[in-house]
Amino acid sequence: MYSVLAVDDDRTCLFIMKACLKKWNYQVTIVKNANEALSMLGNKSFDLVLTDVHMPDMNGFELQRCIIQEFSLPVILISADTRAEVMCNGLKNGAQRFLVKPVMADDLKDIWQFAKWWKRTKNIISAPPSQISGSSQESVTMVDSHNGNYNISLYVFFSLASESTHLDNTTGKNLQVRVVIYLLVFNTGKNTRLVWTWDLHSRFVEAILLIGYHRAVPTNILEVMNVEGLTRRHVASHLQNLSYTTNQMDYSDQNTLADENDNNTGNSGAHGGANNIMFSSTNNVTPSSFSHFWENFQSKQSINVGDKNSNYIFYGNNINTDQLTQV
DNA sequence: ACTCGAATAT
DNA sequence: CATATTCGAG
Repeated sequence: MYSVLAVDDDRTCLFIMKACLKKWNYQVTIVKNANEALSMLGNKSFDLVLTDVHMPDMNGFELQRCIIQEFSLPVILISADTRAEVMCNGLKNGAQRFLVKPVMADDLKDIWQFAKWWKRTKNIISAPPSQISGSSQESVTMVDSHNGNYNISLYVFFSLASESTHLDNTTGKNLQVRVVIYLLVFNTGKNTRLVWTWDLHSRFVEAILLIGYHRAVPTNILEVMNVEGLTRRHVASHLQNLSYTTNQMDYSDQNTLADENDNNTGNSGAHGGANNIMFSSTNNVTPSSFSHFWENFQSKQSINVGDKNSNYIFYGNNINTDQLTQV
């Protein structure tokens, strides 16, 4: 059982958070300000800390720095403040995640993974994250393995990072490497299907942020992503998956709104609804990508995707319409 | 080249 | 059944 410390000066938020965490069997301790948090950390051991960003006695960022440096624990920040600087600042300082209030129970279900990951890697020296346009891809290997009926082709790029060790053939030394799975293709016999791995999706999001929305068309994104084997068509489909123009805020299932003429094929919105990758359960949303999209949503800006100007609205599994209209 | 949405695979 | 990816078309 993972032990979590939750910090928030807002009593209501704190109790909601506690209830949500208990739902997923976390052992929860709650405190209402940063000083209490620090003394609590001093006499009890925790796996993870959830903290609000804005508090009276000390702000969440300072607390975060303290926790990471002195107690070496992973921190998840929580705030209603969705300004990009705020979110990015938290991340830059080492927060594992930035959750936007109101926090839903589902948001907290898998946070144990951060605690687990933290324990595994905190003793390993980590290299700076690879740059999207950088030359961190030092070698490419291809692995074929059989998994049931599937023929899985893995194109694996090694980059200096912190996940596991890899024997370097040329020097005979063990290097610290992270295996980044960019291209994972399932060969089912009838056709091949690309899997949007977390790494590939991250690279996709980073590419869009780097290019800027006005130029974020499939061809450009593909070029910046620079992943061998990825096609323009893959990117186009994923981009389409990312945003869906609709006035129907509650369009959350590609099947439910199938109209009568749809002959029950049940997919009037294959690229919309729950398939929306910004909030999909299979593709993690990076806080920076979230903040950009959120900002655009808030200001009702027009995002130029492709050759059309449309108001893109984001919704999906982990967000409800109350959350969208509240701000 | 782009996007939509039907078709198809998981 | 719900969701994810491909693909034919405009």
